[in-house]
Amino acid sequence: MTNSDSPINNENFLELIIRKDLDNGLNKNDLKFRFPPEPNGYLHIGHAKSICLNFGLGKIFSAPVNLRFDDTNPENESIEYINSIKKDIKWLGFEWNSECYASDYFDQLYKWAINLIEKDKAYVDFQDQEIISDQRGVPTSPGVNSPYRDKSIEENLSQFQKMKSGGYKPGDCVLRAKIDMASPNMHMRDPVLYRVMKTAHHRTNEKWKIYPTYDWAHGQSDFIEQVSHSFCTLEFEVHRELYEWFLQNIDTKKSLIPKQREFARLNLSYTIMSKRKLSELVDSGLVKGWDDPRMPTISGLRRRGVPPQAILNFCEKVGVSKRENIIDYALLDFCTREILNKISYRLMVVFDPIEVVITNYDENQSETLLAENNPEDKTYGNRKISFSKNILIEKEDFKEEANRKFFRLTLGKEVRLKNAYIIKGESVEKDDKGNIKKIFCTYDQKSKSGSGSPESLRKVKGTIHWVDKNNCENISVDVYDKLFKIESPDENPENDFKTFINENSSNNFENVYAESNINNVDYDKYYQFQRKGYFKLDNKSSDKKFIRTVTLRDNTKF
RNA sequence: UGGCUCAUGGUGUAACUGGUAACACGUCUGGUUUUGGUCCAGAAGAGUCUAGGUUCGAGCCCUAGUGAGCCAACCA
Repeated sequence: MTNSDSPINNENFLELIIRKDLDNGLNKNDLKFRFPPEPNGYLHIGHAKSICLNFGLGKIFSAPVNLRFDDTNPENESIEYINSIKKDIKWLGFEWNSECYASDYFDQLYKWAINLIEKDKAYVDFQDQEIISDQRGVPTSPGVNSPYRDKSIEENLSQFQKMKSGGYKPGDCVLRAKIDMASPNMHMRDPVLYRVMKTAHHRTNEKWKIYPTYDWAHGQSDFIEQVSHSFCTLEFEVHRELYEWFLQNIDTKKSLIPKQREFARLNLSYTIMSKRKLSELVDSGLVKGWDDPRMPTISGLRRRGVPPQAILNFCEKVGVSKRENIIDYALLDFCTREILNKISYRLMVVFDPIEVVITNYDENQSETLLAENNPEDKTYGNRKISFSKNILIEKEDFKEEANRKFFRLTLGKEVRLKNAYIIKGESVEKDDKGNIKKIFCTYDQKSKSGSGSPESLRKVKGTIHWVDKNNCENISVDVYDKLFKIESPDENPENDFKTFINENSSNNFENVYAESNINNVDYDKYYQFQRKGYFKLDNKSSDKKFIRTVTLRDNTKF
């Protein structure tokens, strides 16, 4: 099926599988996908890959995509996670077809389990967990059968009913499928279908005393929803045989049988992607919550100021394959900058100020200048900024003398003040220790930005940002660095990933001064502090606190 | 009695029914620029894990190695 005339169609291998199924007779209207998170943590950028993949497929093939919560283990799950997951998916811009819960299928699952017992394909095992584990053997040698494997169907039926009604304590017994204790695939060695758990479920409350395992619930949930393609990560590849065994052995009418296929999960350099480990960071207080700006969570990235489109583009560029991978964090930064450059409002902010006195500027004078809000998009309009005799610039933008590669302010040389005038360094005032306290400059009155005068058009070696000392605001900025010091903190299981945490990953700057337009900033807008980077107001803070999303690309060489 | 999967520049993906390796990030030049940003132009960097085989021709097919990942929760 080729309905595109473009010679190149770089479809990923999953799209190819779907195309092939379509060619082999699968009805296009039967296509359906799903995104199946377990509500036991917040979504991270790795989930975003899966979300983009599944919802993206939905868009490509105009097929529905369900959001299904895999809520089979009430001990780890909560409504807080459900809400955060829904919020994150919406924020990314996707809409699910129906909101489903594995727990909605508990009754059906129970009936199918009874079926299995009736067909002598499941039994209640009363052994300890350790014994069951020992009997399962190791991959290289077969396991042995449980002594409870060959009970009568009637006995199993009544025991299973007793399990359901709460007649047994957790750990007393489990329901197991009767498959093959000698299978080279460990998952086929009589896997557990149900365990006794007397924990209240966030949706079914006290109704169930037994809960299905992932394997027993997942494929059947796909089937109930009539999902055509069930895409999951590589570690579930060995579960596929079981997935298919269940689907063949439950009583189903001639409906569509879902197909499980696997792709490689996303790994990002300098961070971790395991929900368990992220959870550990949160619980131990090493980060301040799931939405800490250093976290690779969707909520962390959102708070940090990464726009949703950047995440979408990132997932697109990352691609889908079956290879182990570690994506360079620089790719995410690139995608972030690419979007932010187009949509952010520019402001001038000085992070480490030093005063410049314009000696030939009238003491009592001040004026209003015009600055572009976004040079990439004129519709963003202009803003007014004030200028006077005393201004603040970055300390690092001045050197008494410097080589030719230093495109900033030096003594005797000219530099342009962004959106204002061309100034020339004349002298400095130092304290007893030789530290520069003030810089004295002269300005060229005719060089006003945008005036079109010959003087304003003069080429100077550099442009620096500044704020009017007499009309600026003190703000607070949080600057975050990578959370880990090494590229793959959890690559070696011998080492605790926490030992690689970058303890200097969070820095606050208080001596920061911004042009007075900072008073008009918005919580849902993105900003660029010129020459400094992209910044976003912290949604968690009521006062004017900014978070640096990412720096600008920097080619400085001196 | 082990099974399954993967292997292409530094990184990530392409290369459709075999035709002589492409795109993106990163790196490095140069140009433009009132952000050392953006933008534009260009360069370096792999001969496709190894060895055989099939073929006129192999990254792609076959065989055998090698390396890596996953599987032995009543987690997902």
